[in-house]
Amino acid sequence: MAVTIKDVSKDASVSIKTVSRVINNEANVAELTKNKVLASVKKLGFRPNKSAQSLRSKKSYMLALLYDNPNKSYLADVQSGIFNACKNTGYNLVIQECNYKSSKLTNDIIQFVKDFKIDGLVITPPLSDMQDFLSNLEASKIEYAVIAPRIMNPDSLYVSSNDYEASYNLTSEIINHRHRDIGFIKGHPKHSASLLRFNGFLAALKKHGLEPNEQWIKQGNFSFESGFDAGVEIFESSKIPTAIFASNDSMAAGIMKSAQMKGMEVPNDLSLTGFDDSPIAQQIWPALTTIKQPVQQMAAHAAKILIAKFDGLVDKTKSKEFKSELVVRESLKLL
Amino acid sequence: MAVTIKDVSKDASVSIKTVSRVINNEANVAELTKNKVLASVKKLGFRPNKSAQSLRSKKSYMLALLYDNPNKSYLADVQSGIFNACKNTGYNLVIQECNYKSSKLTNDIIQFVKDFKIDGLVITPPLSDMQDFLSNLEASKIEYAVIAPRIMNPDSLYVSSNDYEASYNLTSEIINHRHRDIGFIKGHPKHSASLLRFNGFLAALKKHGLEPNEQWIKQGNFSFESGFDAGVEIFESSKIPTAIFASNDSMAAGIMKSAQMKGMEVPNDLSLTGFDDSPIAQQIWPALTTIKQPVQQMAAHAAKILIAKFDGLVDKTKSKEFKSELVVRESLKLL
DNA sequence: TTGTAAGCGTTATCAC
DNA sequence: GTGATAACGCTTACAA
Repeated sequence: MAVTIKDVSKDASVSIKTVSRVINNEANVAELTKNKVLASVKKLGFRPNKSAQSLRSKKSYMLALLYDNPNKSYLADVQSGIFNACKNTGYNLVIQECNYKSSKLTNDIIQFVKDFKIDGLVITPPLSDMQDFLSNLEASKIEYAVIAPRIMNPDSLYVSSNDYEASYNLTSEIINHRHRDIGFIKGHPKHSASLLRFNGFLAALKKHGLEPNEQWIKQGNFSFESGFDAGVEIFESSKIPTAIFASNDSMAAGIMKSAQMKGMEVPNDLSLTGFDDSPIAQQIWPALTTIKQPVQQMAAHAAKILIAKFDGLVDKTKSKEFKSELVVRESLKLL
Repeated sequence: MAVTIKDVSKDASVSIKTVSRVINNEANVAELTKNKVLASVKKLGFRPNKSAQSLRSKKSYMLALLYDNPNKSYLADVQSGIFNACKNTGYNLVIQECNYKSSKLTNDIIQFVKDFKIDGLVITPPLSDMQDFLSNLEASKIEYAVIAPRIMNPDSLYVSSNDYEASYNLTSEIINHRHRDIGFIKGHPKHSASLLRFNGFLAALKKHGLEPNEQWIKQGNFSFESGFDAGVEIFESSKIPTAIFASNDSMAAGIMKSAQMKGMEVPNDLSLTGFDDSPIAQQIWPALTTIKQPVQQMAAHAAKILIAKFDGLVDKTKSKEFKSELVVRESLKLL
C-alpha cells in the first residue's frame, strides 16, 4: 500500500509527530532531525494523505471559483490566472457554475463549501456584486476574495480594476478625436461595472461640456446579441451618432456587425470602442479601440492573497487595485 | 459541532453501521429501519463528512478536467457540460490545465490524482490523442473518459464526434456550390482532429475528381493568428482560390480579417468555411458556414458515463458517437 | 525538541 | 438484519 507517516517515522527513527511537524513546516524541529526525516520522505516517496489531513484539520487544499458569466474569454482568463497561482502551492481549483438569480444559490454554495471543506472562494462579477450573498458567506465563516471593478472594503480580500477612470479616459479619447455625437451601450445591469463604466462616460461628457443623447443610450447585457440589437435600434434613429462606446467588446462586435449589415463602414461612417480587450477585439476588422485589463493577473492575485491568508502570511495578504490600459486601434477615427 | 453519523445513530436508536448502510444505499436494511434513519438524517440535517468518507473509501467525489486547449469557447463549453452532468450527483469538478509538451505531465497528473483521490478524469484533445499518456494512466489504474474526434477503442470510455464525415460533407457542400479552387488550412498537428478533417477534405475532392493544390494548403494551429498568417500567404499567390476551408472557426476568422485587409469581400471575392460553430462564427460578418458539434452534450455524456461506472451502473456506461451538423451561413457563395 | 495517546467521522470485519 | 469494534492516516493535546 501507500507509504504513510508511520513508515517514514520508522525509517527515520523518530515519532510520527515529528514527521508531521516536518511536513507541516512547524517550528521547533532540530535541523538534524528535519533533514533525517526529509531524507526518509524522499527515499520512500511519501505523500501525505490529503483525506486524512482534511479529516483532522478540516482543510481540503481546494479553492473554488464561483462564476456566472456569459463571457467565455473572461472565464478562461480568470481560471487560468487562479490555476497558475495555485501551482506549486498544493492547492487545487474546483469550479462552481452559479446562477445569480437562483434563490438556492447561497445555501447551495455554503453547503458545498462545508461538505468539501473548501478552503476559500474566488468570486467574480456579478456574484461579487451581491452584498447579501457575501454577507451570508461571512456569517458562515467562509473565506473568499472577490474580483471587482472598483476598490472595495479595505477589510475584505479583493482585487479591483478602475473601471470608472478607464471609462472616463476612453470617453475623453473619443472626444479628443472630435466626436460630439456619442452613443453608449450599457452593460448587464447586475454587474456593478456597468454603472461605473456608464458614469465614467457621463462624467467625461460633462467635463467636455457635452450632453448625453438618450436616443443613443441603450441597455445591453454584455452579450454580442444585445450589442447587435442596440446597433439596429440606433441605426434606425433619425440622426446617427459618429461614435458608439459599447461597455464591452462583445457588444461592440455586435454593433459592428449590425453596422456592416446596414452597409456602414467602421470607422469611416462610425467609430466604435469596446471594453475588456477580449480576443474578439482583434478578431474583427477593423480592430477595436478598447480598455485592456490584466484579468489573468488579477485572478492570480486573488488566489494568492487567499492562499497567503490560509498560510498565515499576513503581510502578503494584500488587496490590490490593478490599472487598466487604453488600447487604441483602428475602430476609432479622428473626425 | 457538525452532526455526525453517531448523532444520527443515537437519534434513530440504531448502530452507526446501520446509518452508514442507509446513507450508502446498501442492501439488507429493513424498510422500517431505513425510514427511521432517514427521518433522523433529515431532522438533524446530517451531511456525511466527505473527508472521513474519502479517508476510508479512497474516493473524493471529484472529477478532474484535463485540458491544454487554446480555444476558450471550447473549454467553457466542455466545462459547462461536465458541470451540469455532475449536478445532483454529489460529484464536483476540479480543473487541471496541462501542457501536453511537458515531460512531467504524466507524473504530475498521476500524482495529482493519487494525492487528491480524484475519482476520474475527463480528457480533451490534444491530451486525449496521446496514447502513451493514456496508457500510463491505465497502468496506474486511473479512470478516465476521453472526448475524441473519432470512434475509439470500444473497451474504453469515450465520446466522439465524426470529424472525418463532417469534413467530407462540408467539402462536398463547397464543391456543390461550384467551387473548384479550394484552399485548406490545417489544424494543430497534435490534434488528431486535424488529420481527420484534412483527410475528409481530400476524400471529397477526390470523389469529385478534383486535385488539391499544394499552394493553397497551409499549416495552421487552430489559432486566429495562424489563420490570419495563412490567409496573407495564400493571397500572395499568383492565383487565388475561390473558397477556403479552415479547420476551425478561429482560423477562418483570421483569414476573413486578412482578406478584408486586402480589400477582398467575403463571400463575393472569396468563400470561407470554418469548423466547430464557435461564437466567433456568428460574430463576424458575413457569418461562417461551419460544422456544429454538440460539445456541451458530449462533455456531459463523458462525465455521465464515468460517474455511472463509479456507481456500478454497467448498462449506463456506454461510449457514444455524436453527429455533427452542417450549418450553412453567408460566408459560402454559389459561384 | 520530541514523543505518547487520543480522536477526527467514516467504512469494513465479523459476529450475532 | 443488525451492531460492537477496529481501522483509515493524519493532527492535536499534553507530557516528558
